[in-house]
Amino acid sequence: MTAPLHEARPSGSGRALPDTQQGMRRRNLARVMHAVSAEGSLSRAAVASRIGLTRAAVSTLVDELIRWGLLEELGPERPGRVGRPGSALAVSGRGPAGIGAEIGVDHLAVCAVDLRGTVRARAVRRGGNRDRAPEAVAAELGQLARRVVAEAQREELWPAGLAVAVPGLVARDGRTVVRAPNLDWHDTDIGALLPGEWPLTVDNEANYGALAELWLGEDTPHDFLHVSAEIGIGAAVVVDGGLLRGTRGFAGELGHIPVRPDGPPCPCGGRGCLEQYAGEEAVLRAAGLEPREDRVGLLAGRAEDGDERVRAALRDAGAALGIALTGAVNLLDPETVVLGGALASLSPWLLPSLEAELTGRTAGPACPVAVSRLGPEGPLLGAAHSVVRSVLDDPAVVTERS
Amino acid sequence: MTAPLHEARPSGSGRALPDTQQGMRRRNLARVMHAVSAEGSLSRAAVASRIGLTRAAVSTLVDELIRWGLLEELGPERPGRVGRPGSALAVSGRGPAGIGAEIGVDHLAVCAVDLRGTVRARAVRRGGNRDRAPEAVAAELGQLARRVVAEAQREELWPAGLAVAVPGLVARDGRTVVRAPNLDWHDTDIGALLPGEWPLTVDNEANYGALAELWLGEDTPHDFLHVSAEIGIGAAVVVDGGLLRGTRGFAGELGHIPVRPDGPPCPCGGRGCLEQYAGEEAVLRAAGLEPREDRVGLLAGRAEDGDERVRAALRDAGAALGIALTGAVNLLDPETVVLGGALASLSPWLLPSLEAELTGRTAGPACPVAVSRLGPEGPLLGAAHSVVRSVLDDPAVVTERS
DNA sequence: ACTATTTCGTCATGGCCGTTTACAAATTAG
DNA sequence: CTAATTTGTAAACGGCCATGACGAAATAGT
Repeated sequence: MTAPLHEARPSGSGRALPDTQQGMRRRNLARVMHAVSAEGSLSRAAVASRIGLTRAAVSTLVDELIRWGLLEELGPERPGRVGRPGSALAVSGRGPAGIGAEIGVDHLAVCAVDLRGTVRARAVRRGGNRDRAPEAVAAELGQLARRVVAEAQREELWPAGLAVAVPGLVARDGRTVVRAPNLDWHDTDIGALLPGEWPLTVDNEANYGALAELWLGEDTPHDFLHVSAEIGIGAAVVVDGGLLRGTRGFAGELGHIPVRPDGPPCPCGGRGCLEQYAGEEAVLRAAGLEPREDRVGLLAGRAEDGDERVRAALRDAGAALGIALTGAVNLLDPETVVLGGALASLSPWLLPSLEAELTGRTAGPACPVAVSRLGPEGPLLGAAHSVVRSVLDDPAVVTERS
Repeated sequence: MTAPLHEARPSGSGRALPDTQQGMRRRNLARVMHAVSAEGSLSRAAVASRIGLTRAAVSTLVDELIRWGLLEELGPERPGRVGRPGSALAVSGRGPAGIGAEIGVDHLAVCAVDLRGTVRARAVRRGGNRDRAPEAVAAELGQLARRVVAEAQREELWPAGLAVAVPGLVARDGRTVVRAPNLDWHDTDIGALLPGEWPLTVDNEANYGALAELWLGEDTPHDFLHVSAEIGIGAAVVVDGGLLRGTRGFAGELGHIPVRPDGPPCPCGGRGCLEQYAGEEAVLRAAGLEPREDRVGLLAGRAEDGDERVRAALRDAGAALGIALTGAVNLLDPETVVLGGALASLSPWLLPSLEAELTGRTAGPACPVAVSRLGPEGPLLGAAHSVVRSVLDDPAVVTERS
């Protein structure tokens, strides 16, 4: 007989429901929603066997979810097997929607995603936000959000919450931007500046990017490290299907891992941080290029054209990334490392040196490195889906909100 | 209104009970045990208000736990407040016990801990295990364990499980020692060689040390990094009160974080790994000492005596540790770093340079570094307590086992 | 000393919820 | 066309926690 190992014990996505009969009911409602959502379409009997309840119990749960408008009956399944065919259930395409928003350095974006995961409305505004006052940015984002919500409402959707991705460190309260160097924001309670009509969450864009990868990626494992870069280098650590946030919410600060302890000084106070080698500024400088609008596109274009100086800069950046990731992989033992954001676009020139360092420094098989296929949409989609997940995680909330 | 952030979602310490009335009951039994265990002594009413159930419900739960011999009634509390005094409940000092064992490089140890957390029996055998066959070591450990169990049984305790700490990497199956360099074991199914009478778990000594710190330390937070060293340097990552294990169970390999990417080659394949600067062998070499029996005591003694070469070696090791920990802290944002095992004994000479690196490389307040007060007993106690916790986590198991 | 108040533990009742059992409906296999 | 299989529902059942009431045991106030 083998006893279980003690494991990390997260507190449940969403809040922890009390262990009373009502809480049990709510959790089982959630399990039904998750089961149907994961398969797209499922009969009551299939749900029952999947979540370990009886068909009778699932029937009453499904009845309730249909009454709330969260599930719909699609009609009888085409039978391939013996026996009476089941009646297909699917998550409703109307009702609650997740509103995702992104504050980027060069743009604002908002989208609405229904419970099925389909994007139903979106709006984008190009234009730099560097050094703009948070109030102005928030006001503009609020306008965009209201426009998207109005569009969604025309399709019988109502906003279940607003999730905002920002390029910076967010406190664990989910409202305060502690530091966003690229926007020059410090300790900004962005939550107070945004529309208050809907439940609000603010989080780091790297975290939302990782969640998008987790939920939308095809073969994304439950444990991985998601690395992205806009100007700084951020990472998100996903453990057992959930984000590792750290005590203050600052986990994943890959950019300031020491790569060469005696290297050039970094604004953070350290020396030889990863950002000094693989940060956007450092790479542009090494490549002999001036910062301008589309910096990533510029780098990719020049590298594509065979500019040897640019390629060398990216090669060096990849090597530095590889060294930092070796440390991270040793510490976390993730199933894969995923490169997202700008790193995904530049991966053809980063990967060789990155992987060389990583495999060269690892005994046994090295941790595989994958490139995100979600592209720059990741954080926005992750934000919107995080709201959708919160509804799937506790469907009963729709009875409390209108 | 603020919505919750998405968080790491561990699957519950112990197994996840199904969401049915029986599962609910079992979870509530566990919550009662944990409440009483945490306070030492508690009335039914106090338990009720603490875990959010009614007094009536708690009464029936307590009745059952008393019937099983897991709780006992201590009699009326001395009243300080108005109202009828409650009847004090305490965890039973008889019944199930956790058997912890440790395979060290230079010793074997076994102990029995009752549900209250008191060590009730122990046995130690000194003598090196380097390069001994796993079969011989396991046989000897089995004898020791049987002796301890016999002694415990004389005090009306019965073994609820055996947890074994080993100085090496353990696979997630909780039985196989993948690599234990100090013992020269490779892919050894130690579970098959140990007594099979009790539920068995095998884990890394660093992990058990961290759990001991978590459960027995006084102000230990829920999120911390526990660093220990015997010959290699291991760390355990505790997130939200649970261990982060990694995909293969290899998380926490601090020893092979690159400190100086162009440094001396390491057997792992890398260059400049932490172990090359702060590993026991490296430190002894830098200190100009020969490896012998009590290596840590030797170092501490010489440093105490003012041997400048030894002090310099420890200073350099501390600095290397500081660099590696800077990376780890940036990645994980723990509440504290705890130095355990040999590092605790050597901390007076390691800490200054370690903290200098750590604070010097951190913007804002640096992560505090604490020293474990559990000493070399940590892993053994952690192992035994892990079995105790498994009973507290699901008290109903006692009805299944005799 | 006596009463009012507070708190504790228990009991009876009730409601909620998943299970069990049974059955009709709808399909395939032979 | 019958037997076997599977689905969904309904009714009875049992487990579990909440509610409300009550006696017991302490304090506070007069």
